[in-house]
Amino acid sequence: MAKSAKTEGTQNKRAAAAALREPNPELQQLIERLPLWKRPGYLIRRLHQVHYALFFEECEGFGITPVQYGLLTILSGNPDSDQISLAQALGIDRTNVADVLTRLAQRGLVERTRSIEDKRMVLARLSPEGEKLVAAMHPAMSRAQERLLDTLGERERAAFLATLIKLLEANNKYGRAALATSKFGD
Amino acid sequence: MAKSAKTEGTQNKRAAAAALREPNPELQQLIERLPLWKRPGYLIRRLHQVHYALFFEECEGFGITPVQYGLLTILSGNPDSDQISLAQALGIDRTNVADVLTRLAQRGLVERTRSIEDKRMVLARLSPEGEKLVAAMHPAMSRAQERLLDTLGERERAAFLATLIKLLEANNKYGRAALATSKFGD
DNA sequence: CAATAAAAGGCGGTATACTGATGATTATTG
DNA sequence: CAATAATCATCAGTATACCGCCTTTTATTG
Repeated sequence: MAKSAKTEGTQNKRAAAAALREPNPELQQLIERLPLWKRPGYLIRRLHQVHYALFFEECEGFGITPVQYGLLTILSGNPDSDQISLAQALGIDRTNVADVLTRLAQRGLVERTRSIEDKRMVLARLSPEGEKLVAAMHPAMSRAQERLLDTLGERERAAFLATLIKLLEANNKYGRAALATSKFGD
Repeated sequence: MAKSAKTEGTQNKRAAAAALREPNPELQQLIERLPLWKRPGYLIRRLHQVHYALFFEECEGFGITPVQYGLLTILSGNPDSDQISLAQALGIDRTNVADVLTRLAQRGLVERTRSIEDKRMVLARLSPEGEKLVAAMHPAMSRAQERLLDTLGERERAAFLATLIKLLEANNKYGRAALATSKFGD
């Protein structure tokens, strides 16, 4: 890579700045054995961000995040769930569930009550407005999911989803966000 | 699903609580058309979390997050980069780069200086301690990456990585975190 | 060359996501 | 049945990750 100095003007200023120092050769060699784009963790993080961007593009106006819609989805089928059950069903931390529920409750989409049988528990359920929103937003959410894998053929898409599920089942034990039971068998 | 009342004792209390209300049938039907575990965005979010957990398990003691190591990796090969270049190389937001750099600088792993040529730019490079850490941590980071796909056979692993890269290239345009140029061609 | 546009970074705000500690309630056990 | 243990929620703290607005500096243009 030849440096064409600053004769090129603006475009090369950044490149020139980045080349002020020579990289450490030993480090360079080490890093090249496993560059960013060969690290599955890095690729997955990027794809996760892409999904967020697609989700917001499709669901603009609803003001609901992917995690919030996931929680609303679970509440749709499991009214009056406690926070730990929700955490295990959604695969996020229990403290995080409380945060998300607080925001959803502030917007009137979710109602929370103390359980009478076990006063430690706080039970959450959808409000009528919450149910309406889940139904109204579903098509947009679906479109975001579809667009993410749009570029794949039928077989590659199926293989990709199968591998994702396989990896999650194999690693379900990690972190406070482990699912209670495998929901992937159905 | 028959409720076995509270004769079962502790185990069923949570289930009983969750079944206090009957789910809305129409909503139920809608949600079952695309349950959580069939949503690629959801699966990817979960796998992302699994990677974080594996990374922390392998890299315990270093006190470095996946994103921080990604940034250090880029600095290894590109000393004196500005923050926007780093953001585009790593695929994260530029304000986020500044946050991460601040923490790395506080720990003495990174040094920042104002560019002389362009006084708007802040250039970052590894300190000697930073270089040592990148080298020392590399094996642990590699193990985390390997463990994530450990359960896959050779062919499935290659196919999975290829699909990930394909999806990222197809969707690179989304969000403030878009990569400057495709680094996936090498 | 002065007025305007563009670029870089900083700041404030919001939303995940997790750890560790604490307090209230319930369950277990000696 | 009282002491202990387990469970559930909450709080404080840290680290991503992004948006929009602002100031400073550089580039463009009439």
